[in-house]
Amino acid sequence: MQISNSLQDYLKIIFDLTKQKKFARIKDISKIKNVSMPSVTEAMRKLSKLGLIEYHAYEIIQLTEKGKGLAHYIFNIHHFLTRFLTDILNLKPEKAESEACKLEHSLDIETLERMVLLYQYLTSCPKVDHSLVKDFKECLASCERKNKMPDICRDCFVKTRFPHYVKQGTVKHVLLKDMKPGEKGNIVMIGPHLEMRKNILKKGIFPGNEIEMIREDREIKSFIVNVDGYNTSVTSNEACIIEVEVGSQKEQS
Amino acid sequence: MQISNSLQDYLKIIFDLTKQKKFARIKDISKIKNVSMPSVTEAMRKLSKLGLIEYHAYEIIQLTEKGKGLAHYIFNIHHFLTRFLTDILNLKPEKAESEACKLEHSLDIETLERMVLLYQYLTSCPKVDHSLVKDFKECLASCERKNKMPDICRDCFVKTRFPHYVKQGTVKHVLLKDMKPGEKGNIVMIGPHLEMRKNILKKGIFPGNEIEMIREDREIKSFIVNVDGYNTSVTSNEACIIEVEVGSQKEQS
DNA sequence: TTGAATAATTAGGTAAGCCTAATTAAATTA
DNA sequence: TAATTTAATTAGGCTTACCTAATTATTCAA
Repeated sequence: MQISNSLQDYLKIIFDLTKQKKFARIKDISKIKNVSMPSVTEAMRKLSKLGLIEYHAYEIIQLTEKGKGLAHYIFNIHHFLTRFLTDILNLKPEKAESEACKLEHSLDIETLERMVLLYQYLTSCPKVDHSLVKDFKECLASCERKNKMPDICRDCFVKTRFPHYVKQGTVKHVLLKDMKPGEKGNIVMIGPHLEMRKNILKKGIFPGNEIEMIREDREIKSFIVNVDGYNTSVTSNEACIIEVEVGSQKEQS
Repeated sequence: MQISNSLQDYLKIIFDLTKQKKFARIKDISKIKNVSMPSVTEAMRKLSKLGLIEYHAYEIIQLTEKGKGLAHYIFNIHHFLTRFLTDILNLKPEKAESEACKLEHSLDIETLERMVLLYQYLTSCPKVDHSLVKDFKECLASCERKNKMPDICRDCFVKTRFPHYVKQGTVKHVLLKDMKPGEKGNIVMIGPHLEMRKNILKKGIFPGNEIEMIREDREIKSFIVNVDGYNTSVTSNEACIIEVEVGSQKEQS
């Protein structure tokens, strides 16, 4: 059954309401979804036509068996995604809730299936070092608290600060700030400092991008760089937490 | 700048086209986005009004500096998400591509930021056992190839098959098939068998859900269970790969 | 049991994002 | 350079999902 995102939301809200109160009313739905009552009425008629709810004008709203099945499915996807976002990515509950709302409509069952496996893998698999997820979450939490690079991650990052740290033969990792004009490479990591990370991402700089150092502009304390064909600037501080993999296979113009 | 998903898509397509051909035409955009040419014309007028592209009737389309910046950002989010979906979740490239398209519009910068950190953590952090992601991917790939539980995961799963495997004092893990009517618990893991996993998820059964065994129906070789208040059925085979955490804190009615 | 308050619906409108059919502009080629 | 083909635009429509203002049901309380 293919129904629009909006109708899915209505169904989910009705499911939630009927669990608590045994029935749903137009007014409550309107309040929760933050739309006007006429909008709800209209949506109810559509859901009723689709055989998902039992609804007649001025009467209370209840799910049909078919509606219950679909709502249950949608609700549980939402529930799982919320768990993933809080348990793995350590988002705050309200934030996770709203992000899950947006995600639940777009994900294919196949992707979802893999996310479930990843979730289980990280939280349950006996092979996975349990400190892994704990460390990762602690890192995120720490970023947030102190708004600077957390101790727990400094170890990881420090390893990349040896400019000649060799990974496999000819590939070396350097910090963006140490790159010479014309030097190119692929971004492998952006340090965990929360605010700086956000700002770097907002400039369209992600791990995996190809980056070329154009020049340093000391006036504005920034580096001018070219990221996948687009010029942008990075502050000197930001350039200290961007790690680039400079390989010998790339020609350095 | 807040623009609609559809306009973001147009911008991304123009960015991509201008990288290859130095300009974009209505016809090409229409073909890529799979919409009619008049729809493209209309969208171009909107983008032009927003100052994101340089466009006059019958002329070629080019991004303004402002448009380039935004397109670059959108494009790189897409690029990163594709990498996450292929490198971590091991989706096929085409699938990852199309899923990234859907995801890129819904994710908040904060969630994205954490996904980037998780990606880096799993692929680069020296603390993370490198075999972890490799194993996880191998597991996924193996599921797909043989469509049965892969050897690499059987070890994990087997541990849960000891019905009295005790985790922390009073909590024990059992398989759904071994639960008695009236017994309740929380789903902690669904075995890796690909097709069965998908079918279980489609029934709205996810890790984290509360599940209660109602009864076994030998006629249809299924178990009737209640998942978070909703009754559904699970085949005997499926019940063999659903692991439930049965705690003493839950009363068993 | 009848008013007042609350809840729900009609009626009529808007915006985004599509569409088809018809027309016009630009490019190509004979 | 005129005819033909290709590309782009107008014009007019549709659907979804909203909205406000006005009206009608229902419920509650005096």
